[in-house]
Amino acid sequence: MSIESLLRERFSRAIGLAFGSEFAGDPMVKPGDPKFADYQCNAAMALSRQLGRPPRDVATDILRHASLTDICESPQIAGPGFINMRISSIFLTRRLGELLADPVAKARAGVARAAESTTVVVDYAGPNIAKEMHVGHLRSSILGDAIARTLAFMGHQVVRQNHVGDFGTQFGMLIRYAKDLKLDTGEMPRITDLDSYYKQAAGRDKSDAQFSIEARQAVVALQSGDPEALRLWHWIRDESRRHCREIFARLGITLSEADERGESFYADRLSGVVQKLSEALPLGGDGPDEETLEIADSQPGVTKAFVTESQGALCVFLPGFVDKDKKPLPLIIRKGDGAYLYATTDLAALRFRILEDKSTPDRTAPLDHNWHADRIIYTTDARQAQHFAMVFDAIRAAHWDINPVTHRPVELQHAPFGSILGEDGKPFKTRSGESVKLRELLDEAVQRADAVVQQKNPQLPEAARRLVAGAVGIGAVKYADLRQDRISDYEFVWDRLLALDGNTGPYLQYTYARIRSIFRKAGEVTPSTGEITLETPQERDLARRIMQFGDVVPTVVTDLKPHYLCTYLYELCGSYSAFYEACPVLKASSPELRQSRLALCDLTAAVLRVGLRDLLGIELLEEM
RNA sequence: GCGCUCGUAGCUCAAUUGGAUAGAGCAUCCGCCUUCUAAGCGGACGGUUGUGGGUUCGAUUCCCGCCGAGCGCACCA
Repeated sequence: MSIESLLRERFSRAIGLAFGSEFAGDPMVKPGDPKFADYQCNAAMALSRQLGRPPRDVATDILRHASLTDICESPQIAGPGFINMRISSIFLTRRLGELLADPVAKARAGVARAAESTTVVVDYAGPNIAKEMHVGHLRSSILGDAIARTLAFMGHQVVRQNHVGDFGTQFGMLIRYAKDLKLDTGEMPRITDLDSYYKQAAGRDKSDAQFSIEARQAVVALQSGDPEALRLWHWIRDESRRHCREIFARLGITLSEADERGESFYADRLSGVVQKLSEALPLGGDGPDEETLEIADSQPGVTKAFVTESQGALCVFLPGFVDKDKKPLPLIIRKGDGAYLYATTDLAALRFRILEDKSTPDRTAPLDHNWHADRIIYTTDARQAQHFAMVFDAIRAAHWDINPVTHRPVELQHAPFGSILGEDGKPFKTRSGESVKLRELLDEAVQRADAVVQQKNPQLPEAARRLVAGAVGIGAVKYADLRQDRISDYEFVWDRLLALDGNTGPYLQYTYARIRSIFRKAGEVTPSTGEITLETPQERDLARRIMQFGDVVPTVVTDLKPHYLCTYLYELCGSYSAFYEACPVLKASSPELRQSRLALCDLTAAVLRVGLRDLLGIELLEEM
């Protein structure tokens, strides 16, 4: 158990003894400002209102009933009622010793498994087929993967899902355009060719009304199993998958083809889903009926979910959603021409993930086990927030969000993120206004990193340099994305993200490389025994920081915010660097001290292995 | 127009969810390499948290009004 949760437990007990168990639930304990405390308990202020007593009195009473002597010496009451604690060195060194001596705990760097293991679906990446992956896919892939990795590490059963766009409207344009091109589908296409076909098709679709109509007809043909359309679809899809595999591998994204269930996977479920939804929700009559949809200004929108046909399309109307004229906004589940669209597919995917089991016919990829998800997370662009809000509400209205095993509502979460902008603050594009291809972006990252490595460490042999450049370049791109709160846009500026100082990927990798260098010189000893002593403020600060790791990791998955972890790792590396400057390790004044400091290095490395490599998916380097 | 998200140091960002004197990096200035990787460390400078109210022991955080930015709002995803 972490120090923080241990303290929380102690305070809960103390509050129960002092004021009764009804006040004892989850008292606030958090790491304090180092100026005042290692940890502080702020429960007294909250309780003072409930008890009608001055907060400092409450704090005094809490302390009178608390048993903390083994953890900290003389806790202090400060300000309005903060209880400040300095963890005793004896306790801190004992905890570090325990971590060091237990190989399992050390490999996890002190991170406990979640009390309850749940099944979590993480839906991320989701590129469109027939297009090269571009910056638009970067954040979803990187953030989603970090979230999936962290959930898995916490002991949850994670189902990664790559919901590729392979059966929608845009595909009709390609099928229609292919007719004009007379493509040879005998040999494998190249992704770059497909990408340009796509652009040309999209251009035609805009300018040529007849083409546009035929493209939409092609979607219907594809979705109803037309063999010619399917043949072309396979031809394009195979190459697109190869391309995605390549990009994911370079980025260290843990998605495999087994995780791929795109729009096409749900194709034969769509009519059934629409049917079932119409049964699950009340029907809104047999016509669009402008009058029933006309809403008084005082209470815009509908009061209750229902399904109805409106202007030829089959729609779900939901409370709380209105358009720009304050009229009810529909969630369209079948278009006027009979084709289905992304809302339908998302509904089908949710049903699949929550309700279906392996007895359900599944011609594409038979399931090896039932999912029955407890939680489903979508990592997509913030612009889709309203779409997911509607889809989730529709699922809830139909009562499809109840897990069939636990009978509890499934936690449906959209983890939205902002856009990647150029230095001018406008969406990141090439000079000619096209979206930046991921392949080229990663090439440039590695190339720029290579130049920096060459300058910083000229004596590094070429093979090693290339390895370092790859890890630094890719790591810098990933870290730049992860370090910032996902909700905000961020500017993609090469010099900023490949900067070697500050909160950047290279800085963290550098810290790890310095630790590894010490161990190489020490002869790769593993300091599993011996006393740890915390002589200097730097050693103490580092020790304290290491012990906080286990409390940080869970917050990443409750809020779906990997930047919490980045901030922590950056601060850990700061503490380590200060320690490194102030405390000679190999030339320590005594063998015991040397051993103790080696142990601190070892534990720091353990945290970086878990945090940087396992959870954020950024490569570590032995030297750089 | 309605809705969502946001506004913090010259610049790029944090702030453990209502906690103490709002923290980092860059930039500027001053120090530290014949000692484990200086891609580093220590220090200085820099703030009316867009703005005006409200809630309370306490507000960057919650509520309301303005100002400004981005995004979304019927058959694209």
